[in-house]
Amino acid sequence: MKKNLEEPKHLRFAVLAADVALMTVRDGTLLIRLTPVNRPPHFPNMKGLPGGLIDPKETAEEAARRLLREKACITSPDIYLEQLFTFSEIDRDPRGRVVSVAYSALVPWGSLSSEEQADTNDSWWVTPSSAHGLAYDHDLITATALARLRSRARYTTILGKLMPNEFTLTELERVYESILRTDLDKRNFRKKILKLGVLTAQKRKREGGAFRPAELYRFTSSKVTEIEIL
Amino acid sequence: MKKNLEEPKHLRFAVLAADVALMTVRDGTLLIRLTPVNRPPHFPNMKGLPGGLIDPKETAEEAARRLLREKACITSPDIYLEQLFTFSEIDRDPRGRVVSVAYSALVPWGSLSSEEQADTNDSWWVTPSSAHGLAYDHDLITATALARLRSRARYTTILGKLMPNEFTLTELERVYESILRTDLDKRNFRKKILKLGVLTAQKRKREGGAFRPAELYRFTSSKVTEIEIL
DNA sequence: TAATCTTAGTGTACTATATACACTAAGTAA
DNA sequence: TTACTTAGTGTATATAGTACACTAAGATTA
Repeated sequence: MKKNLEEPKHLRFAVLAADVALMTVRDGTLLIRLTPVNRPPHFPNMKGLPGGLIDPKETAEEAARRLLREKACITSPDIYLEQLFTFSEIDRDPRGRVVSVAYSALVPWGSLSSEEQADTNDSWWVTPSSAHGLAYDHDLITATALARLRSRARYTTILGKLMPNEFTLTELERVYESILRTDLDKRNFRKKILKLGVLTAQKRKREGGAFRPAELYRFTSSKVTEIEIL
Repeated sequence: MKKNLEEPKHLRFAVLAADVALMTVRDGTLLIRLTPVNRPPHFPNMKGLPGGLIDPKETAEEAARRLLREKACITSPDIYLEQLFTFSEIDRDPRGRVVSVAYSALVPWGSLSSEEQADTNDSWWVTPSSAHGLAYDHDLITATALARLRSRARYTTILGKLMPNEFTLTELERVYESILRTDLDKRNFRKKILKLGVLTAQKRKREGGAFRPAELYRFTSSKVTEIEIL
């Protein structure tokens, strides 16, 4: 029943890659970061997720963080990363056997520098509906990341990772509405989210608005917890 | 900002492995399948999850299925597999860089052959509390698989994958109770699970019992769906 | 400074779901 | 036929979800 494991090792290796679906929300709109992919003959002048090969001396997550820096021009060090899925289809890269460990990454728009917010030739933000026709299997990775985000939004506090340190309840509600693609009742949303006990009210109020200032809140814990939200 | 990708490919590879946490429930007790690991000097005469290297011509999932056959003596072809996590710690295998794609696998005890149910020197069943001190990072993989199973039991129909084709409501309740480690109210459990509409009553009843026969049910769909259960 | 503009913030009545709880029904075995 | 064991059911109460509309607060401008 047991098979001899001492087959030639050179037959048993793979090139390992990491790909990252970096997402943020700007003005209630979900955005994904894309970069150019130019790999003729299969992927000439195309777009894709920031990704690349994993180095022998780094973990997959370390590679994902490095690739966010190198490919997505994201220099902020504390991006929230979650391992998504490992894609190992034999032909997913036509140039050879490349297995990709995919990550989703979430960052509050407001905590990005102006360089990180900017669209350049090296990387830019698009809405998910514009993120089709990507190189490799990046359409699939994108769809997986979106589905996972929407699923986890229902029973975890993951959307806190899309919020700045301090935010108003209306801002939080807008993010939930944009991810879940639904309209929420303002009063019921507030009752529910406050009853969960995951938010702490701040002393300060949102300044600079043209109208009545709103109370500011923050997530009490930086951990994503499994409380049912919606 | 972009880095040259044309670094020597020979610097960028890893050996890819797959490991499987195969779980079942026998008499209301969760069991995990272990196999011997004998890899001196680091892992002499130890135990571990069924696992091994991925071949160049197979996906990670195909490797997981093959390894269930070769290492865990599981010949049933339709074992439910779910990709769990990819472990890429640099030193997780002291012999070299081995990245492991871990899977959890669920199988109903009753659908196993007597050979698959049996404990042999090649593979055997243990309770999770006995599955400590495993080789490599298999303690971590085991803990991850258990946590994921318990989490998913709360908001999906995944425990259907631990049930035989036909089962009684009491049998289903026992499985929920053993996974969630809690006592459930018989009437409330029945109301809830029946209202979900995921079960279909069968004409037949459980035969051979010494007492009143129970109605048999089956899961209407073979898909694991995201309905909140408990 | 009063009027206007815009977003912030709140409560209640109703419906649906969750929970706690105990007896009768059906078959087997002696 | 009696005893045994598991199957199967209902109701009252508490909790949570839902639908819905007005007042409050500050900034702007006429």
